[in-house]
Amino acid sequence: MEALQREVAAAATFADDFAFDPAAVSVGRDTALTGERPLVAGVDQAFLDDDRAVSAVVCLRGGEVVERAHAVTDLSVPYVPGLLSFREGGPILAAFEALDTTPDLVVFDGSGRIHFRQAGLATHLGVVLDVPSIGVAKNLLCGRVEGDVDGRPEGWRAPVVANDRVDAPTGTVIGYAYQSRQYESNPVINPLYISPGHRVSAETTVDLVARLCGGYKLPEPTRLADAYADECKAKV
DNA sequence: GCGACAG
DNA sequence: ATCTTGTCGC
Repeated sequence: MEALQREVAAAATFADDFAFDPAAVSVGRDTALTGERPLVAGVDQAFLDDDRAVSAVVCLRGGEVVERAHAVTDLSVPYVPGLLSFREGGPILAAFEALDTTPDLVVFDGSGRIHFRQAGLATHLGVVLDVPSIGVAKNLLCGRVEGDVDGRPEGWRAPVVANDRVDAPTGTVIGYAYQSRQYESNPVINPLYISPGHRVSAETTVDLVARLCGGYKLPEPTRLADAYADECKAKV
């Protein structure tokens, strides 16, 4: 599995390589750009038993839901840090097969380049589907954040650089810590750990996520996919 | 051996 | 990821 991940990393592109205009990405419904806005998909999973998962995909154009698809799949691999794509990859691909539209960008719940072998879930599936993708994680798998992470103001961002646990020259920027939401005081919200999946640079990845968070901590596509996954789970 | 560890 | 009610007010 590790060898395959190195191949995936070698096949991945951590630089911008997409046709849409990043500035046209948004979750608001108020502008007049509707037709030319890129189609952004959010993906998330919910677990039924101990060996079955429901994977959900929600496609958005601006703030409008264009399509939703899901799939219930048997799980054969346990969760092991660093090998998440082997556990959730099958279910996710099954959900994509049930999708009619073709997203311009896919947002995954988990790491992309912030991974021991630079081949996290977002990178692995981005390469397999050959679609621009980004990874949004709530926790840091590896690497080191430059600067203090606690209690940063909304909009704050800092590079996540490779350390000795990552197969990349020490200091390589593999992602960003991003404070998408923060209150004036009391509840301290943790930042998001964002990284390139495939065909998107680390810098653009953060800019895109910033455009996709409609006042919430998580990107809108992810929130909707999460809710849809729970909805499907309840119906089974 | 010790510590770290997405969902 | 998942088990779960009410409670508080950014």
